[in-house]
Amino acid sequence: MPDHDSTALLSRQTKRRRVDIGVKRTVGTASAFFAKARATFFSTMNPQGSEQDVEYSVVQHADGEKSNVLRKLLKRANSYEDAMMPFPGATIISQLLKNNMNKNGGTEPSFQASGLSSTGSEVHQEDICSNSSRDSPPECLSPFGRPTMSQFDMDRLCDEHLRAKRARVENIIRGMSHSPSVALRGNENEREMAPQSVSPRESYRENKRKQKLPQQQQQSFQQLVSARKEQKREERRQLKQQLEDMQKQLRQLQEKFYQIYDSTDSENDEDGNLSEDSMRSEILDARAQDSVGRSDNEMCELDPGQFIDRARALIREQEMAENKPKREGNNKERDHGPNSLQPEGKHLAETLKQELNTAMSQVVDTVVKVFSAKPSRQLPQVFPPLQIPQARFAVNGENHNFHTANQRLQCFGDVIIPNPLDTFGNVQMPSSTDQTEALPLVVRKNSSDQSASGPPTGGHHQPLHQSPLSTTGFTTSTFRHPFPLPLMAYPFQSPLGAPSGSFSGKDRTSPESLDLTRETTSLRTKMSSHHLGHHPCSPVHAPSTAEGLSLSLIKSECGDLQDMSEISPYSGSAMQEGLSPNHLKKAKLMFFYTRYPSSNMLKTYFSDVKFNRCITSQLIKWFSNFREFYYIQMEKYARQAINDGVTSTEELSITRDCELYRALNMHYNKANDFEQVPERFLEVAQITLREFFNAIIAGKDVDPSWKKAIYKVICKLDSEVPEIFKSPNCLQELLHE
DNA sequence: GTGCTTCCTG
DNA sequence: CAGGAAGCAC
Repeated sequence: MPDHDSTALLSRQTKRRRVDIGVKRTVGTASAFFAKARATFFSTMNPQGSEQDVEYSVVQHADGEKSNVLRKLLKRANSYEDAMMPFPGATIISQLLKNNMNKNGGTEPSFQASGLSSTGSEVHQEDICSNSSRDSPPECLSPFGRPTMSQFDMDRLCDEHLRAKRARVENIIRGMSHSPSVALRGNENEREMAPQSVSPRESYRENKRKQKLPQQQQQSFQQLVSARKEQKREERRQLKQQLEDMQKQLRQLQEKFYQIYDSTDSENDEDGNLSEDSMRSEILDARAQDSVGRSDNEMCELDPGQFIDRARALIREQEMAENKPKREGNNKERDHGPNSLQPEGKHLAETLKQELNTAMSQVVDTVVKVFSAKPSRQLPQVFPPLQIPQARFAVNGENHNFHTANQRLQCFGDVIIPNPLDTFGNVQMPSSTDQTEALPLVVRKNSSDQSASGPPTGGHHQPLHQSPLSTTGFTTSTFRHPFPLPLMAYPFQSPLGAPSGSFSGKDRTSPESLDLTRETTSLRTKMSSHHLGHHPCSPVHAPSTAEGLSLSLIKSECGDLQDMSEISPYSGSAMQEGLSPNHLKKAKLMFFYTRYPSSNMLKTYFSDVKFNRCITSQLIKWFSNFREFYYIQMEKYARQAINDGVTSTEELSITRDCELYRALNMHYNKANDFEQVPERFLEVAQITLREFFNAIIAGKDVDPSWKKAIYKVICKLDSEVPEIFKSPNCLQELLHE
């Protein structure tokens, strides 16, 4: 036995000493990482804007000349949108809120009151009708008022009111015609129209007359009318909001698109001395003029389909341009000046792609939902200006490019797309809502929230039909597990006895074996890879074989009350309740990039998993195990090198064909089907190896906590995990490329 | 207490 | 790979 191998034994014999001191991943490590990434992204998107500015709205940094440029660029959009532009300080959300409040606090209450009283409110109603021309100008001036729409609204509402009023008057006259004084009253009625002043007697009569009216009839009639109007108004308001939001999203996309377009342009032809802003302004100006100069059919904005196509083409170009330098330079060069744009650019491109997909799919989904829910609504009559965008979206709703877009929603990571639709409870986003909610950590940066708030989904929409075997994560299976799936987070590990009855797998040939873990896990791996390959989107079939086994092996301590409370009978979201072998595979691949992922990071990257305490610790445990293996290998090879007579760290290098690397790759990338093991990993491994080597050479290994210093070094060497790992389907994309 | 980490064991 | 123990930080 070589001398250095004895230390392990020694350390086992001696009292265990803690070496995790100082290695602890403070929250800052991870959060700083994310903050950096965010900052990187945002600074790319908006060089002079603050992070917050961009975070909430891409549109709203339209201050100064930029806003003018943007306005020009987007003035093809509907006019009322422009009215919202001059408020750079306000976010979209707040604008919408204000808008809503304005409407609610402004005209609405008076309308609502109309059905309640027959006297005062009637006067009020009349005021509104007759004064509509007086009222509308301030509303036109109001930045939130959307003058065009308000004018339309008011006109139409006045129409309705006038009709109602006429009917009411007719009703009154009809009612009075039965009274003996009908002629006199009629004359008085005519005289009232005259501009002469109304005498107290007449006003008294009018009052009296009103009181004489059959109140019930009038009230019910009024209530009916006003209720229907209320309803219509509400629907109109909702639709208006939806349309606004969609247009806003589109505008955001356009803006980002032009930024990218712009940056690629300037990368190509500017020499760097020009002011970027002036360049941008000119380009945007020219572009705006260009688009304005086009035919009206080229219209208000790019057709969404074209828009996406052009964006994709640009992104492809950009990626191709980036790929060459990216070969030799790794992300390590992020810190160095000239190359610093490349990883950011890639990041940007990735994010933009995802954003485009998601935002467009949201828009399409919303419109489709609106139209399918209210197929008979005659929207065009109500909102002529908005008819065109809607029709275009509806057409593009057939675009198959968007089918997978929702699946990518979770890839957003640290990019927060304000979803104005979520601001209004009455508008529910289809399917994507759940996924958005499933990403609370993106929004809530307070790490303490994660445990307290636990289920960010608020305990609803927990899918019971998702199996850990399902790697697509977004199947639409109608199958429901008979047992709560959180308990399957620890499948096969608890020898609670033989599977009960029908759940005993047929191919379980050795039930006496208590160590089911490896066997079944590998079995599940095979199964899921089979699913992966052939039925990527098919629902998980019957809980047979290994999966069925897992149902019977319940880890009771995971089913504590808190976790159980998260279980909801509702299905429909795409969150998995357990970690699948593919998650393990993904985690191993992620280890090539990060050795010390924070739990928040894990939640971000395993966004298709519904996290609870068990899941989190399991994932953390995985990485702990990975590290353990990693460090063991390092120590082993360091000692081996020392025994082999290596005296200088210079002789220690790690290449892709060295033994150590092969061992590591075999562990984390068993099938070797991930061909993009980053160069950075080799560097980190080499650093680690040399650290171990030096420490052993220096005799530090006599100290039981000698590894602590090494851990401290290595934990700082994590690199950014590619965005693609955030995708629940990243394995397909990574391994089949 | 809880979360995270390492160490040890199976 | 997971369970458990132990230590540390918050």
